[in-house]
Amino acid sequence: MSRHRKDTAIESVFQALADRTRRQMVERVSQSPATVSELARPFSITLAAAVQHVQVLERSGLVRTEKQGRVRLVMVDPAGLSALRQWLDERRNLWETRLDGLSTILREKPKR
Amino acid sequence: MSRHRKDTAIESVFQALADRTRRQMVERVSQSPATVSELARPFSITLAAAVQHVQVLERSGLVRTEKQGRVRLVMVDPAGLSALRQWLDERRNLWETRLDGLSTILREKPKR
DNA sequence: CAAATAGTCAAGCGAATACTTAATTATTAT
DNA sequence: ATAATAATTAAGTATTCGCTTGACTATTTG
Repeated sequence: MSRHRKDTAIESVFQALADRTRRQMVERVSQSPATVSELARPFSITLAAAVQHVQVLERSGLVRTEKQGRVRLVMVDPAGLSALRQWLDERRNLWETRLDGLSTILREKPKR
Repeated sequence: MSRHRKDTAIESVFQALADRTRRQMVERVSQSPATVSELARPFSITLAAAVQHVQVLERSGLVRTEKQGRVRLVMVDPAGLSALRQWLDERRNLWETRLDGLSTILREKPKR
């Protein structure tokens, strides 16, 4: 698993969630699968815009979709969310252990 | 704490981390505090650009900064990261419990 | 004090985003 | 078969974003 691919993966997750509308779509879909139209309704955006949001979410692995007839069902995909969780876990140790000794570091650091 | 303020807070965290350079800056600073110049060095960007990144990170609560003489020290701030963690935790239950019954839901859903 | 260093601010530029409208396709309902 | 519904695609537009350059303000340092 190359470092670069991983980076772009998590990048797409952050980018997807950086948008308020998409975040709310993820939340909506976390309750139960929804169609693209259903996802569009609460916001004052066109269906076309909603389709584009769903595509962004799908590429990032935050949702899966499945076409059933003329409708596309959108549902959460654990992949994107666990990627986010993993990223967070990997870094948590880092800064948590650091914070314990932070004041100490600050006292030593100013060597300029 | 109003719902809207919370939303914009997490929004700024996602937006901040959506950028590769800023993500790496957070990691660098997780090791130990660093000056703005030190943060700029590994990337081929100007100091001015680095300043802007630090400002974005600071507004999102991912880092704190402290001016010491002509130098500005940048260090991790637990706030932004725990905001992210909290957002994740709040949603995890939702989709995790959902996923157990997901195949069932899919079997029931197609009512069109 | 003069020169070098670290950072900051403002303006501007190109690329990426989030949107729209309009045209098109596929499916379901009458 | 016709009409309505759901989604998709393409193209264009306005805004936001990451970045640069250039001017300016501290602070060290020689």
